[in-house]
Amino acid sequence: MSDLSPNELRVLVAVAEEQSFTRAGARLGMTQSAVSHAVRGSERKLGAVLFERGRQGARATDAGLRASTQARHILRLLDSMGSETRGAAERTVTGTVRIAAFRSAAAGLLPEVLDRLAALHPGLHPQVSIVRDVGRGSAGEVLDANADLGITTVPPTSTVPDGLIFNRLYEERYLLAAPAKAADPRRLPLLDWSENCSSYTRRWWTEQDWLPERRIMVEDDSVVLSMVAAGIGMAVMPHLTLAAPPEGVSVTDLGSTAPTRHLGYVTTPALARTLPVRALIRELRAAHAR
Amino acid sequence: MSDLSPNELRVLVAVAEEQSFTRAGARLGMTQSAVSHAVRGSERKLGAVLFERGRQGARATDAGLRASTQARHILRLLDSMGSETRGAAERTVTGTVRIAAFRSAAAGLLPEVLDRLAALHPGLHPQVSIVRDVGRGSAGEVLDANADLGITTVPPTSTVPDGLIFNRLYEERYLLAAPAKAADPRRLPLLDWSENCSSYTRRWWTEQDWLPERRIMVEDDSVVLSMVAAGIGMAVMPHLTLAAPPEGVSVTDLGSTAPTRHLGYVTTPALARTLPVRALIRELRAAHAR
DNA sequence: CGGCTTCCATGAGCACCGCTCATGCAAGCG
DNA sequence: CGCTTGCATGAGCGGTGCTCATGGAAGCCG
Repeated sequence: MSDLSPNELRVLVAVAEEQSFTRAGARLGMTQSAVSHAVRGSERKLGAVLFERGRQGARATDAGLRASTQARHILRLLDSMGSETRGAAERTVTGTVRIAAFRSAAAGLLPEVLDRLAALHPGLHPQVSIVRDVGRGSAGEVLDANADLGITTVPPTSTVPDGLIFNRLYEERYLLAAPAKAADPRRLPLLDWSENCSSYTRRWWTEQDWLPERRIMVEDDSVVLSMVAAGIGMAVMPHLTLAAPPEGVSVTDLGSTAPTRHLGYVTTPALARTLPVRALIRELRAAHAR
Repeated sequence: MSDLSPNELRVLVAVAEEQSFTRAGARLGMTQSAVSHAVRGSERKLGAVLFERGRQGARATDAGLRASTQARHILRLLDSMGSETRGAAERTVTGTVRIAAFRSAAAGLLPEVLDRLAALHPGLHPQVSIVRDVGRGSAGEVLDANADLGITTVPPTSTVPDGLIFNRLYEERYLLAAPAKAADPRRLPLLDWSENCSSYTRRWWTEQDWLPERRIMVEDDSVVLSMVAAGIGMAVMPHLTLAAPPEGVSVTDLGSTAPTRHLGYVTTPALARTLPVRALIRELRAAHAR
């Protein structure tokens, strides 16, 4: 009987996040003493020191970090059990599903998906968080148990972190976005943004017989778009970003050799079996089919 | 407090598999009565009937089937927590960590750190990007999510951008770099470079009884170094830049009043809780201790 | 240096939870 | 009908996990 009770899990998470026994206790509505006892008990059960106690509170050790992340995962599953089982009985999908997505997916893809989802499952409450699609991206959110499903562009396949499952949704083309008024958009500077994963478009550029004269780095893809609308330059952007181009932006297909990227989702095996996540995945796939 | 205890989860799994309260109890080493109580409690907590009781035992309902599946997942995670956390120390950290550093840190400090990191965590892939330590510097890279951790010199403390955490690594002395052949290096022009944060050395200069006759601004600290080697001038440079001085450069300590700068790192609170970043920070600290 | 504050640790005491035990009840079966 | 085989239920009890009170270590500050 060496596994931790839900309360102990909650304590671990709270302490890891608050970096203090006292604050964690306050947050959970229990005394500092109870937290201390609980942590001590958890450490004994797990056989590792989970927090370094010091003058300024408690910092998670590596073991503590792992444990608290795992604890978040477990608590999430425990939390979903109620709606999950009730849903099975009543044939409804209820509860919460937390989605992490990068900005353009959230703007271009999710509204439709969430509309359908809301229509089909009134009791399901999706939560969307925006994550920059760089670094660990949305997969990191899923790994840390901050999200149930992440929308992501295809990572180098070697990089799919263990413990996650990844599936492709569809392939997405890049298009040319230029000011509608521009006579020869190719003479305009190219607007690029940091999130634009180089490998997708860079390779394509090397095969082109024209190159932009200037390149302007911009913070964000939405800024790129409004700059295009203002006539400042042109850009090669994924279809999703251009789903609803603003006034004054003309979008041109780049032909069959256009650069593409793959869109997909990540989640955990356990979450992939839950009703809300399954319903969401179904709608993500359906959205593309239409 | 509506989530199930590990014991209740075990009971659900056992009953679902044994299709009998009595046998489930026997398997778990408890009485049939306890099983009955536990199942009843679970059903109340989840708000659904999990088993159909009948003459020939208990059959899981749809809800019960789903609950017991979920329970198996959770128990598996709980079970793995022990080994997972115990092994945290020896376990290899995997993933990617993106480091932004200014040139001399990348050249003088990182090789050693990355060597150690590679030895300890073969599955961890560090990526280094060189950033000029002016303007927002490496903190900007972290802010823009282009890097997970930035090596930086101490900013004016008021300037730590919110959302970032900054920590000092160590204090670094400035040294005098002069051509080895120079009879009196103090007569040579002072080579300065734009990245050289004025405040560190300017104050020191005001306290000196000698002043350089001329001052030459150079693009970059590496250029400064090769110009010193060529006998063009002398320079006051941080220790890191002079870690491996080229032929013909003699390095002199400036004594206890030497100007210093503080080296540190910036990252975000969320990233600071991830294992790759923590492993990196640990090695950064260890590198100095040696 | 000594009081003060701010952390966490620890022991005693108590309440409640979850177990067992004993028993009840329903349904099939000779 | 008893008898068997299943689950349900209430009483009672022990251990777990909480609070309360207190202790100890470590910075901080005049």
